[in-house]
Amino acid sequence: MINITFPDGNIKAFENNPTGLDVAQSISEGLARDCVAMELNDKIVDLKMQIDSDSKIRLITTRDAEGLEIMRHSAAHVMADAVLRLYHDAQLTIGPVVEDGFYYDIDMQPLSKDDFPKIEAEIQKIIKAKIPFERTEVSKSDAMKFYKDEPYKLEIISELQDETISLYKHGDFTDLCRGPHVPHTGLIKAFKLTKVSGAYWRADQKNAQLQRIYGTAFFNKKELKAYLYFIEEAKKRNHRKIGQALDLFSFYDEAPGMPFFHAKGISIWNCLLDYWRLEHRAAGYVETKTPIMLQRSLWEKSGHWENYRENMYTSTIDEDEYAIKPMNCPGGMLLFGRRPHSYRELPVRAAEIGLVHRHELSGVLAGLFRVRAFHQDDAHIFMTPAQIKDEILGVLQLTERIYSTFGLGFHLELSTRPDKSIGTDAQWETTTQGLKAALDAYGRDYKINQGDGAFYGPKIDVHIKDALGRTWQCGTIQLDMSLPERFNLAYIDKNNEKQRPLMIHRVVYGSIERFFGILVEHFAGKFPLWMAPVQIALLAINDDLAPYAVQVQQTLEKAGLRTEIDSRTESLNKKIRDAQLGNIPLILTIGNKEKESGNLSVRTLDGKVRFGISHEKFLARVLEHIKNRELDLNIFDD
RNA sequence: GCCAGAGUAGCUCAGUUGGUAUAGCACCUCACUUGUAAUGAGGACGUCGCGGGUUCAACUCCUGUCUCUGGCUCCA
Repeated sequence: MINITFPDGNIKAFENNPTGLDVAQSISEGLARDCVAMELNDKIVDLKMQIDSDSKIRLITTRDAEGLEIMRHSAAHVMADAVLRLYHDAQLTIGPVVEDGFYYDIDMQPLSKDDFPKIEAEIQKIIKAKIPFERTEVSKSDAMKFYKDEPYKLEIISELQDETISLYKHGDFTDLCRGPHVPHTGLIKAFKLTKVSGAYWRADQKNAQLQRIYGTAFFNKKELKAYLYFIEEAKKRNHRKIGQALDLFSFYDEAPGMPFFHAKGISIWNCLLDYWRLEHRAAGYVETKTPIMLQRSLWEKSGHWENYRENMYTSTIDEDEYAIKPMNCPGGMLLFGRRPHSYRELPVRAAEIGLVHRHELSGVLAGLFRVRAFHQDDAHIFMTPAQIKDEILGVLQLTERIYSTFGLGFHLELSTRPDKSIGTDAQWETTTQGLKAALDAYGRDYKINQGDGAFYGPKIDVHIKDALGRTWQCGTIQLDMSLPERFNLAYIDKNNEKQRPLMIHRVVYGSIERFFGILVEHFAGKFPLWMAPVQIALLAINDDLAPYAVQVQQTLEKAGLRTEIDSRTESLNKKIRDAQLGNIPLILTIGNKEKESGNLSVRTLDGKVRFGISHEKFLARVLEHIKNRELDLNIFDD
C-alpha cells in the first residue's frame, strides 16, 4: 500500500506501485491528459516513473510554467531528431530551454532560414506519430561506449559527476539527458523554428563553430499565435524603423556605432534631460562636466589602461598618449580630489551627463541599443560608510520616480562578491550589508545574483519593463572600494583625521541613447505630449486662412509649445493623415468657423475630434498636461 | 572579431539565362481651395555600398573591402 500526499494535504492510497499517470487517472481522465510530469518529493520527474514508497506528489500540467519548460525540452529533442534524419553527418552537442523557447547547438553544415520548412515538416511527422519518450539509465562506461562516435557527447559525459547516466529515447532517436520529458511527442501541440545562427562550442571562439537552431513550442496553437504576434509587434516598434520614419536619428558608414541625432530626436533628448535635471536638482545633486580625452597616466592610475584598454580609443598628441574616456569616473575622482573635504560636506552627489566611447566589437552593434559612443547620466556619490543605506535608498527612490514618469515598471537585482575581487572581507561585508539594508528599507522584492558583482564592489541593477513586457537593464548602483583608494581620496572626520570616502557610481537612464531607443519602442513612436517633438499641427483649410493659422501658431509658440503649420496645397484629409502618421498628439484644423467663433477644433492622436474649445481652455489644459508629464491623451475630457 | 543573410532614387522595393534599371511614397511645377486618415496631371531624382578581376559588354559572375540585420550569456 502506497500513500500519496497531494499539495492540498489530501492523502490517497494505492494498491500497487502507481505511476504518476495512474495517480492522475485516479482523479480524472482530463487531468491525466493534461499532465506532462510530476514533482515527486520535491524533484521533478517523468510522469511514467513508478512510485515505490509513500510520497508527496504535485502533478505538473500543461498550465504550469514547469510543464511548458519540460515540453520545450522535449521539443528540442524532436528538433534534433528531425535534423539528424535530414543531415546524417550532424553531431549533436547541447540543447537547452531558454526564455522564449529552446535551441540546439549542432555541428553541421551552415543552415539558413530557407532550410526551416523541410526541418519543420520532419518535426511535424514526429509529433503526429505521438512517439513515447522512454528513460533508461546506464552506467557511465556504457554511456561512453554508446557515444563512442560522438565526441561532444563523450566530452559532456566525461565531465558528469554521476555514475549513472540517463538516456531519453523516442523512436530511433536517443539523447543524453537529465530529463524529465513529456510522455510522448504528441504533446508538442504548436511548434516553430525561429532563428539560426553560429555559436561556438562552449561559447569559446577557439572551438568549432556550431549551428544554433532556435525554436519555440506551446501547448496550443493560440499561444504560439500570440507569441508570433508579439514578435511582429516588436518588429513594428523597432526603434531603427521608427527613428527613420519620424526623422529622429541616423547612422553613417563614416562613424559606425555612433548615432547622429536629428532636430526632432534632439527635441525628445532635451525633454529627457530637462526632466532628469529637474529630478536630480530636487534630490540634492550638483552637475559637473569632465573632458572626454585624458592622458594615459590617469587611465593607468584608475586601472582602465590595464583592464579596459582593448575597448578604448587612443591618440597621441605632442608625443603624449591620450585615451578617450570609456567611463566618467576617473575624471570625477580628479574633481573630488582637487581640494580637502570635511565630513560635514558628505554626501557629495556629483552628476555628469558624460559622453563616453567604447570600442565594441563590430558584430555587436545594434541601433541605439548597442553603440560605440553614448552619454551616461552618471553620478558619483562620495560618502561615509554610515551613509550607505540612506544614499542607496535615495537613489532607488529617485530611480522609481523617474521610471514611473514614463510608465515603466521595474525590478531589482543585487549582485554580490565575485570570485575575483579586490578589498577585504570586512569591506565587502559592510558594503553588501549596506546595499541589503537599503533594499530592505525600500521594501520591494529583489533577486540576488550570487557572485555577479563587479570586482571592485557589490551592485544593484534595475531592470525596467516596457509596454510589451520586455525587460531591459538600465539603472545600476555600484559601490566602489577601489577608485577612492587609487586616487587617494579623503575627507576629514570629526576628530580631524583623514578618512577614505566610499563611492557609488550610479545611472538611471544608463546610456541615454539606449534609453531613448527603449522609449521609442515602449511608446511605439507615439511619444506623450510633453516629449513629442511637434506637439501641435496647425492645418488651415484653405490658403486664405493661412494668415490666421500663423496668428494662432504665434500665441501657442509664445506659450512654449512646439508647433508646425502644414501649408502645403493638399487636401485637409491628406494633411490630417500625415499629421496622424507623424504621431503629432494634437491637430488643430483651422477654417472659417474657427476664425469667426474664435474657438478651436482639436483632434487628438486617438482620432477623437472636439469642436468649440476656447483658446483659453486649450492652452490651460495643454500646459497643465505637459507640466504634469501625463502619458495619456485625456486632455480635454472633464 | 566569428557565422549566416543583406546593401538598387530621400524612403519602401522590382530587376528573368550578363546587353548601363522598375514602381509607389516623398520632392518640384500646374490645376483644384478642400471640414477630420491619401485630389488630379506633369516633371525631376540613380557612379545599382566601394575597389579589383572575368567579359565585346557586369546591378547581375568571381574576389577583396565597408556598412547593416540576426545570433555568438542560457551547459546532458
